[in-house]
Amino acid sequence: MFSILFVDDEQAIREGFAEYAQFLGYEVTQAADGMEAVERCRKQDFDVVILDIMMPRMDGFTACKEIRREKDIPILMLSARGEEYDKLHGFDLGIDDYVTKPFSPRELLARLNVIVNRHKAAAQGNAPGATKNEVYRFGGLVIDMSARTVETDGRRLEMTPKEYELLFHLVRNHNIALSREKLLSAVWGYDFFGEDATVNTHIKMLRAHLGIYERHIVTIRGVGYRFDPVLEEAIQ
Amino acid sequence: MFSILFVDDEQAIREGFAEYAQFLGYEVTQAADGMEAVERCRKQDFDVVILDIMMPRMDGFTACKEIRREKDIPILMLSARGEEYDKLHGFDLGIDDYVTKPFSPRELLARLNVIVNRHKAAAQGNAPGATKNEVYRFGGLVIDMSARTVETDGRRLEMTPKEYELLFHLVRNHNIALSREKLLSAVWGYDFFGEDATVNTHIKMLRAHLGIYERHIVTIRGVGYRFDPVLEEAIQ
DNA sequence: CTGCAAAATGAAAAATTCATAAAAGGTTGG
DNA sequence: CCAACCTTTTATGAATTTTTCATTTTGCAG
Repeated sequence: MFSILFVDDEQAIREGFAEYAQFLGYEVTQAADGMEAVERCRKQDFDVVILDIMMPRMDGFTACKEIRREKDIPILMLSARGEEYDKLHGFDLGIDDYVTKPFSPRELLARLNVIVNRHKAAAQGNAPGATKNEVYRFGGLVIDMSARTVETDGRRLEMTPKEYELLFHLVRNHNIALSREKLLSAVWGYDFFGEDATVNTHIKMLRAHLGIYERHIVTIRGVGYRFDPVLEEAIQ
Repeated sequence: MFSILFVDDEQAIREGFAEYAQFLGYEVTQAADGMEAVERCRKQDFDVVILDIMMPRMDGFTACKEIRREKDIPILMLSARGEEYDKLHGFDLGIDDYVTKPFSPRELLARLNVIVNRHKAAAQGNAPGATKNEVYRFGGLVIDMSARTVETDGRRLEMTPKEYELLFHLVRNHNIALSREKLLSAVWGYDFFGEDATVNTHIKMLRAHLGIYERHIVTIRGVGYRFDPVLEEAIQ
């Protein structure tokens, strides 16, 4: 059991989660915006902080930076859509985990347990640092998720946020066929009701950027796309 | 697309949501109170149930408990703003999410998508988001359902969507004879009104692709087809 | 062995899918 | 406020896939 600071501007969400977590024996403190969160953190040591991104007065990113400047507390971000998730990586705030809304209280608690324990272990000097270095190499194609860079044969590629996110998601799930629908909800967010054709267009631009490495992105007719680490030609 | 049971005593709210969701292709059934909801659930399998809390005859919590006792369906609760959230110990009843009134149909649908997909993933024993790696091997024939690839002796086969689906369904039900009718409704969908001969043609093309491994697909005269993991010749 | 029904085959017509191009809508930073 | 850029939608055509159907072949019962 540990203490949690839950920061969200929607009272209903705070109450709902607090009720559930308290019932299970966790100690939950609430705050309605980033400003209040920072103040509460100054007064008390929590084991973990849950920060919503969109909040009045002070947003989650700023609050995260502020809290981190003063204390070493694991932080979990709540984000509603892919675009915000996208920013999480861009800011390099060293957040420990994120959960997209709507979340199941059960799942959120499970993740909290993981990051709190990890943090405690790290404090004892046992475990490695918080930010995992996610680098993939496929021949001359190097994809560094944490640095948020993509290189082809040593040349840095300039890509748009959506293209990065799309590529990252394909690469994280390499060798798995992803439907356009799945890609939309994973990269664009659960509440995006756009056309499947949107994916087509972004895939097209992504391929254009990747040059000869575009062949890693395989079209699966009737379904969507898949990232193949190994090129077909190389096999035969 | 999935089927939704929307339970609320206010007809205007039901109609409003139903119209919006149906326009987008969702199948929406309505019920005016908890009692009716429970009855409808007994008659039909819905993919998700939306329950208002305050209703005549039987309130949302009781209905939730009742439905949950009989079936494993994800449930989303509706609560009016200002209504007691401590009542939302509903999480103990295992509700999957809740939304406060007034809600945006768009957001509600987005959340429904999340909990329905989460539930389906859980039913398949997968972690949410993660895709189970379903790989079958029959000698030199390797079928990877998650990558959506088929290999014969290390060589990847190019197949059409229907051929993949047909093969996957036969393999998932290996050793079981499947009638053309069953194959049609499983692979083509329950609402497909085509000829049985359609199956013949696709089986033919599938066999052509499989080469020597075509012998895994056995014709059962007067019935349909069956996938045999072990070849007859190998036994004798 | 024969006849019949079922299944396989081949091929053409119909339907769908996806890449491409281009336009329209939004955002952001100066 | 404008301009540049990013995102999304829409339109189109080529290529592929699916379906249907006529014909041939096969398997089986009598």
